[in-house]
Amino acid sequence: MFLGTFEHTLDAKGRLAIPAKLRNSLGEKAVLTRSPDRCLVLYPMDEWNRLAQQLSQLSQVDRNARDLQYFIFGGASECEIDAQGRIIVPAMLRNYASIDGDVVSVGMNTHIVIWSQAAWVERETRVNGDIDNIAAQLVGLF
Amino acid sequence: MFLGTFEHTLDAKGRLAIPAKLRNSLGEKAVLTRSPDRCLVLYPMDEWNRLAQQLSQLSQVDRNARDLQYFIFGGASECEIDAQGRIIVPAMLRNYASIDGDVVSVGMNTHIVIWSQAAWVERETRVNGDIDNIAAQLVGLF
DNA sequence: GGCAAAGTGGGGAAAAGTGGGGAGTTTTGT
DNA sequence: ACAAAACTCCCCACTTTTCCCCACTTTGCC
Repeated sequence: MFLGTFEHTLDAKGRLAIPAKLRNSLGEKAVLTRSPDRCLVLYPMDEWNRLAQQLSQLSQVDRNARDLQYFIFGGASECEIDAQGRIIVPAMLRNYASIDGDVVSVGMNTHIVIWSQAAWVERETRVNGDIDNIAAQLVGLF
Repeated sequence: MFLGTFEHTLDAKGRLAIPAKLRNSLGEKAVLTRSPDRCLVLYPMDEWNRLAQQLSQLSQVDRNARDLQYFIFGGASECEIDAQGRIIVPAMLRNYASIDGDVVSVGMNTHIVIWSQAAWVERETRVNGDIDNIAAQLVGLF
């Protein structure tokens, strides 16, 4: 169960410390890959296996399916959490998500999402103006 | 079953004592998150699990659904009740609900709602003059 | 009044976050 | 082919934050 929003930093060596509260639900290994909205996603192994299996089952004939597989599998990196609780973010993924320095990690229950600080702030301001929309959707859940 | 309204304080370390009468129905753990109306909500674990499961089932492709998940999951914090019956309210949530010092906790049957004193008073004065009108709108529900 | 429970406050130990050195390996360029 | 540069990985060290424990005050109840 991943919960909460955390601001921290990626150091000059491309290392990213996973906040302790998110780390607890993560094993020793995890998979980091791209998300369509220009951020990164970190899956624990069991969740990743489920996702990978679903992706593999898509029709190989469908071009969109293949493109999606390239996107997810091709952008993925298996990460080990080191003794300090950090993972290494490959340069290609740092580049994709425009991450350099300040980072925001968000627990999303089943997985972790990683944004560059700048992109996150931009997203926040967009959503905050629309909080009534969120409230309306919440109502629908009950 | 959470009932009643309680005024108390949040100390300088961000700790909030849950009133004993609300604490009884709460286990050792609970989840605190945001509400769209600028206050906080504290769910006991069984109630939270129900909400979290519904939220996770929403389509990941729908942007509104993702915004809602960011709002709820990203704003959530798993709280353990310490030996003094207190929880820690993360700075980000204190900030969101404008809480510093005086607090009002309200039992809402299935969950607990936490307001800053100032926002609560404002709400009270707004609603009190209009309670007949609000009740009238609910006639169809009962 | 006296006792017990609840609410409030603070100090110190432990953990988390951050940064950097250096050995070993791979890549790059001449 | 060889040297230089870049990248990994494994340590260690320092600062900040968090957590746990203890103590005092206040409230409610017998």
